[in-house]
This record gives sequence, structure tokens and C-alpha cells, in this order.
Amino acid sequence: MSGKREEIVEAALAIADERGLGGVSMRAVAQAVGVTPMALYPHVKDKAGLLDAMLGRLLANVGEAAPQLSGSQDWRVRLRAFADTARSLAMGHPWAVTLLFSRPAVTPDAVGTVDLLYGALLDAGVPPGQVPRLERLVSTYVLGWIASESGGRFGPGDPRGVRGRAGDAFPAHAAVADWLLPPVDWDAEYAADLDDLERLVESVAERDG
Amino acid sequence: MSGKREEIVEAALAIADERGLGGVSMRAVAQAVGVTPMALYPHVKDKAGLLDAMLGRLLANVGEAAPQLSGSQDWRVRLRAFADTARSLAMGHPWAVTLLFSRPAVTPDAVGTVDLLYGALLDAGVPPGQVPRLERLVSTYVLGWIASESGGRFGPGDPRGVRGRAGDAFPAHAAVADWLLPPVDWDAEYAADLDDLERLVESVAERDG
DNA sequence: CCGTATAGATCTACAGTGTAGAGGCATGAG
DNA sequence: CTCATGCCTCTACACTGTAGATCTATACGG
Repeated sequence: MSGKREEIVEAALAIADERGLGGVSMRAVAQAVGVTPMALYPHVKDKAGLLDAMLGRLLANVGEAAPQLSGSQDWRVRLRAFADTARSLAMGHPWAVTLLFSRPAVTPDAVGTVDLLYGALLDAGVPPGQVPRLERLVSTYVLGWIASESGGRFGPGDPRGVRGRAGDAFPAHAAVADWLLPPVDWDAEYAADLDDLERLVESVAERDG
Repeated sequence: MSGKREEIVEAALAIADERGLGGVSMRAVAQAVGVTPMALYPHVKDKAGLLDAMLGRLLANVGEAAPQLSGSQDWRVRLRAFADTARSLAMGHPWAVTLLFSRPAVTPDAVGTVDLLYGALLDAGVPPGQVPRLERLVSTYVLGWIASESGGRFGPGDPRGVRGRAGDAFPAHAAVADWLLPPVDWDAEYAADLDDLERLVESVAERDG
């Protein structure tokens, strides 16, 4: 049957994981599958289509893990599970993050993830009218975080030279200089951010719920 | 003098704005300047260097506007000014957003923007030790939002067919279905999110300040 | 004023890219 | 057996970024 398509997508995933998204050329994928470049087109339509398929395959993996994640009664641990899953996916497949921003959640797997978040927010007591917005708020933050982390916005720039010194041009930097020096524990910061977002959700629930 | 470099960057910006980032090729830029492709290299080192220069030029524009934005005494309006400036920059130059994720804030203009946010958070009463984290939280959300908006994650997918129906597979969608139908007012949602983030900042200030 | 150094622009060429188009070949249907 | 359909191959085209050699015009020291 159409196992060929899966084979192609799988090969493309492998290449992306080890050589980055830039390494995914039709020729490279074709060679990995053991076929000429043009032989991919009956199965994939386009290079864009191939990229979409790759992303879909990844989200399907997440979708499989989702039932376990949605098992808990506590909405907090489910929200946390989403955040952690997204982050570890991004760490494992950095190239996928840019794709996430450009494709809306239309595949069943992606919608399933959104549904998980909707459920968590409802259980938290958020009024239904606010649920879609808060879901977008949380997932937008999470996406922004993982994009920053895997894209390099956090690392290794931020040279102490520019930010620590130059206190006159950047007075607020001078005021917080002491907390700019130590290397950041990104795991802890992510957790702290999620704590704050949890509180934000709670306050919306209390305010309007 | 080195006005040639600015001319090149300017031409590249113009091309990116009207044809997208994909339209920015060395040949296209060269033609716009009225010169052969290789003539760009004494001024720009690389294509990556050109892209960096383009982003820098944009952030410099923001930097020029910043003093006005930082004029207010109210930290809330300054934070709002940052958010609005970032968003309108993204609407005007969608291609720039992906670049933002990959380059840390090292240019003076970018650091200046961070400094503006640090100052706002300090004025809000956030303890200095929490300021860098909260700055990253806010700016990460803002970046995530503008990337989603200009990248297409919000638009025009989200087909009511998939999300509205299929209530059995996606129970939480069914519960909020009434609020999924009307078209979203993105301006209002962005404003509401920023309201919530303001409250988050306040609560951190009260808790630990 | 003249030779020369230097920086900028040019031309050519190479190794890539995605993919359109035409032809081949084998398998299943009538 | 004939034919059609779907997958594959090969060739070719219009691109991409940029290395390397060459040419030119400008500015400077004698």
C-alpha cells in the first residue's frame, strides 16, 4: 500500500534530526530512501507537503502519549504535562518549532492537544467564554518559549559585557545587574513561569467564574 | 563613505517587505542597487550578515521611537507601548519575526528595549531578582503572539468543521463550542492577554515585593 | 605629473536547490 | 493478448550562495 509515503517521511525526519532542517532536500531524502528525487512526488506533492507531513508525524507521536497525560484529575498536572511534552519535543526536534508557528491546529492530533488544554482550563473553573483565549495565551507562551530556547534567543548571547556594564545608558540593567551574572537555570525558570501562569488561570477563574 | 552598505540594507528591506523573505536573494538585492551580485560582498560579508543587518535596521527604528515610549511615568503604559510597538513591527514586517527568535538581544537597540522592560517591571514593584525572568516571560509571550499572528497559526485554519463538530472525540471543544464560532477580535484578545499579564506582574510584586 | 597600491566592481564557474516534462516499465483489468 | 494505470527514471531549467581571478578607478607617495 502506501507504506512508501511513511518511509519517505520517516527518512526525512531522520535527516532533519541529525542534519537540521536545511539538510532536508528532496535529493537527500530520495537518496536515503534509495530512489531518484522525482520518485518522491507521487507520494508527497511538494516539499512543503513533505514538511507538513513531517510535522504531522511528530504531533501524532504526541497524540499517542496524550491519553496518559490526560489521565490525571488535577488540571495542573495536565497543563504541566502539555508544557513538558511540548518542550521535550522541541529539544528533540528543534527544526520543528518554526513549522509550528505557521500551521494552525487542524490535524486531529493537534486538535486533541488543544482539547486537552480546554479541558484543563474548564476544570480549573475558567468560564467557557474565556477558555479559548486562555488556551491561546498559554500555548502561545509555551511556543514562544520553546522557539526561543531551541532557536537560540536565550543562549549564548546576552554577553555580560554589554548588559552588565554600560550602566549609564541602560540604568535598569544596572539595577538588576546582580541577578544577570549567574548562569540561568532554564528548567527552573520554565517551571516558575508555569507556576505564574497557573496563578493567572486561577485568578481568571476566581474573577469571572 | 559606507553609505553603500545602508543602501544595500535598505534595498533588501524593501524587497523583503513586498516580496517576503524568500524574495531576498543576493542577485535580487544587487539588481535593486544596480550592481552585480558579487559587489555586495565587500559590504556585507554574507547573506546571513545581510539578514542580521536588516533586522538591526528595523530594531534601530524601534530604538528611535523608544524614548517617546519610555516617557510615561506609568509602567503599564510603557509595557503596553513595548507590546504595541512589537506587534505593529511584526504586522509591517512579518518576515522579521522568525529572525527575532534566533538572534539574542545583543545590539544596543535590542538591549535598550530590554532595559525599558526592566525599568517598567522595577517600577511595578517586582523584586530585582525576579525582573529578568519576568522580562523574558513577557517578551516571550509577545514574541510568540506576533509570530503566531503573522505566521498564520491563528488564521484562517481552525475550521469550524473540525473543532465545532466531533464533540465526542473532543469533549472540551463541545463544551466551549458556543465561543468558538464568532470570528475572533485579535486586537481585543491581545489587549485582554496583556491585562492578564499586567495582573500577573502585580501579583508577583505583591507576593515578593 | 607619474607610477603604484588599494579597494571596489565584474565575470565566470561550481555545487547546490525544487520541480516540470517526457519516456520507460511492470503490474493488474478487460 | 492488449491496454491502461501508476510508479519510477532521466534530462533539463531556472534558480540559489559564493569562491576565485580579473579589471578598473581612485587616492597617495615621490
